[in-house]
Amino acid sequence: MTKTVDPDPPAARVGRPRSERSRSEVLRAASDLMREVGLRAMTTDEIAARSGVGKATIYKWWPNKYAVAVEAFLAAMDTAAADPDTGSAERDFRLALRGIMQFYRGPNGRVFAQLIGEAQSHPDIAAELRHHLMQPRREVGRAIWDRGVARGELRTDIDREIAVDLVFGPAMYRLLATDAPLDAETADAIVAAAMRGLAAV
Amino acid sequence: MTKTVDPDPPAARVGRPRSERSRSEVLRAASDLMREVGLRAMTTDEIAARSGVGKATIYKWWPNKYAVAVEAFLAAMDTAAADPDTGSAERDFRLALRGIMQFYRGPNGRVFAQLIGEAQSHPDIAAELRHHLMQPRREVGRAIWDRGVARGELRTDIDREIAVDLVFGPAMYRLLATDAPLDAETADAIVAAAMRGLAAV
Amino acid sequence: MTKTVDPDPPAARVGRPRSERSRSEVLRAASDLMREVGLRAMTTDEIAARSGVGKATIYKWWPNKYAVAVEAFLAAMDTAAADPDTGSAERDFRLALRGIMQFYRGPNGRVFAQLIGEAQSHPDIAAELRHHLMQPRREVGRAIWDRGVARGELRTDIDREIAVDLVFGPAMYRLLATDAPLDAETADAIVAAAMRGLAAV
Amino acid sequence: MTKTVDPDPPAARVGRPRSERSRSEVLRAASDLMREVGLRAMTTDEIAARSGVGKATIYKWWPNKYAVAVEAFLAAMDTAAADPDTGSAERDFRLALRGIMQFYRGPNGRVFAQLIGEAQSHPDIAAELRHHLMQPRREVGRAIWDRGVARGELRTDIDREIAVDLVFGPAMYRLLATDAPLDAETADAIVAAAMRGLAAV
DNA sequence: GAATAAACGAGACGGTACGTCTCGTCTTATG
DNA sequence: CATAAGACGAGACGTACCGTCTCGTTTATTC
Repeated sequence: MTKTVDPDPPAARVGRPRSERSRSEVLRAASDLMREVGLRAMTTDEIAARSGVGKATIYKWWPNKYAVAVEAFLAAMDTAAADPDTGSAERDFRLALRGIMQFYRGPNGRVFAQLIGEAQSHPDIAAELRHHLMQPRREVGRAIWDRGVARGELRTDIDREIAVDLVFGPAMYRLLATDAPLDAETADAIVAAAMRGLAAV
Repeated sequence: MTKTVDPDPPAARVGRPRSERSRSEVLRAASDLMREVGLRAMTTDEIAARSGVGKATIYKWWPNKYAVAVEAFLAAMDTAAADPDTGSAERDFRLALRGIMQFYRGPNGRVFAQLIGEAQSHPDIAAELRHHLMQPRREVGRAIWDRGVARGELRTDIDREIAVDLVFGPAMYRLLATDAPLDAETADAIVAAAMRGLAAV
Repeated sequence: MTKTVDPDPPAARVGRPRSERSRSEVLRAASDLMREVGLRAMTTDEIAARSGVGKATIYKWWPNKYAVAVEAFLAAMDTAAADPDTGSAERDFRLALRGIMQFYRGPNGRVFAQLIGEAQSHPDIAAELRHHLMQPRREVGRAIWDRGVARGELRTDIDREIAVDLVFGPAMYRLLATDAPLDAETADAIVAAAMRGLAAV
Repeated sequence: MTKTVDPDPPAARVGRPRSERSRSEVLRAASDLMREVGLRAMTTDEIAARSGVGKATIYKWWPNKYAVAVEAFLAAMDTAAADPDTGSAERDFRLALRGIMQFYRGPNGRVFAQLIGEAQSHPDIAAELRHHLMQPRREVGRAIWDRGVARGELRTDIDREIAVDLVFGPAMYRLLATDAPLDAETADAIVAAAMRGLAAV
């Protein structure tokens, strides 16, 4: 099977084509609104009003405002998580976690937290976030882990997923459930503790 | 001054006193509804209908349905987090994390996740949860840590809060942002990894 | 006949007697409120608050706020309609209608109109008003009529009730359904027209 | 310029046009409800439920249920008051008043009374009723009067408005403030008395 | 260049939950 | 025992947002 039809590109569909301008205006308006009033307070009517796009058009291309929000959020941020690859797993983890903390701390951090929050009641949002946000991040973590194991820097008797959870979990815990700081020093301290362990000797 | 402050007890307030029955019925109805239809789909009208309490009475004592939900949730669960205190910090952490994972896995787990989710848009809910749920849990973690340090089982160069984050953070990360399992084996593996660290030797 | 049984006075009923102060305070508060905010906007709670009387006490002695309003209204106004009896039916009617118009025009006029309005949906209010307000007024009209007939000033082939309607009806018509003036000149014009008739010669 | 101003007709307004079906269903439902349960007991929710129209739509086009009621009432009745014009003012008045009495007596009579009643607390309802109900009726009365004067049947020293009040006032007085009958004989008696006057000779 | 087709903006629509308000009843402690 | 204070159940109110629909218009491909 050599990759079949591919429905869109040469399709040259009849009728008026989808307006790219509308799409981008909707996403921009949603992105702004999320930051200004928050995810919950943002209304579809306001997105429509700000973007100059009809409400029906929004509902034609997105199932609800949360889908718009997720797409707007992903488009607005640099979705590709950078993989440091400095030659040291500890240094890589440090840089990766610092990046995450910085992101959480920034203007998109609260929006992200609200999206994760909304996802607890909307399985489709949850799936979308997991696929486009969490997975890429974890993938970087896994790559760091694998390289460290290959270099003999890391234990081999620990499940890779557990290891990634240990490094990335505390940051989200702090973001969503505490008001503890999310700064670079904290990132470094978490990575240091995770690497060397809590037990004495 | 013999008479201690204590403004209320002998107050013998004038007028009809608040109905304890109404309060408990509201909380019970809310608790049931959260489990049955979820936090978002639960409506104030339905709480009123099920509890036989007037809607105005609900709004008199709680500002909105989320405040009811938080109180109902706290009342419904054994809010006092048990402190194992087995004489070993690792064993204590293991038991504590197993307890948390079991709670997350159970019927209240999803409700809790939805509450944390809602808290991202409602600062007052967030404060309530932090004060009545997160803090007691962390307090147990801190006690375990302090005892372990006193016994010489744990490192002394690690910030206590970081240590608690390392043990409890991954569980919440899994609950809210992944669909990874939340079983006892995972709890044990997380504690083991946290104690011994990720770095080789 | 020296004033008969009258069940209460010597009864020396057991328990705390009804507070006359409460009764009058309720009526005073209701009377004020009706004039200030209107009959519909007046609430039982506000009557209670202003009068310093418990709401339950109000409902103990009156079935609802409209009953309070009727009683307050009757108490506040000089309920006894004066019978002029000048020796001339036309002059009597003129004076009576002038009095009615003046009353309609005054601060109690709008309250009265609102009571009549409310009575359209509350048969008990209607009955109360008819008995204590309309009937005494009509009685004066009937007396004027009878004296005029006896004096030979008035036709004998007209039903007395019709005659009274003809003199008093236009005023209420103006009060309730038009914004035509309610002054003494109008009163005189109505009586003059009613007396002499509309037909030429 | 041949094409006269006429701003609306070819307007071809943008957006979905107002649903005529919704409007008429609301009015029909309100009309039914007023007759069935009365004006006060009729609720906006019930109008919405019966008409299959959203509550928000009702509030979009009418400020409250009374505005709906007035419009429904006017639409349901033959708003154009017929002008008899028989060639005799007395006969014209008789027919007109008979018609009014019949209307008051009928199923719409009580609704009308309740509307007038409500108007005592709602100036906008009052204005609406005056403009669309009272004025047309009075206009007929004025026309009858003018024709009678032209034909020399009626006095010329009586104010036209006073004359109309004299004929139409008693009927409303009876409807709203007494329980006296509203039949054709009464109508005839009133007109007869008004025409010939109350005074002897 | 006319016909066809789809997407578009505007905005009205049915539905539903919200939080507020008033009614008339009740449950206390007080006089 | 009547009272004042005030909490209560019931239920209507008017608002807000959701997601759908119905217009007339615009922008493309197809004949």
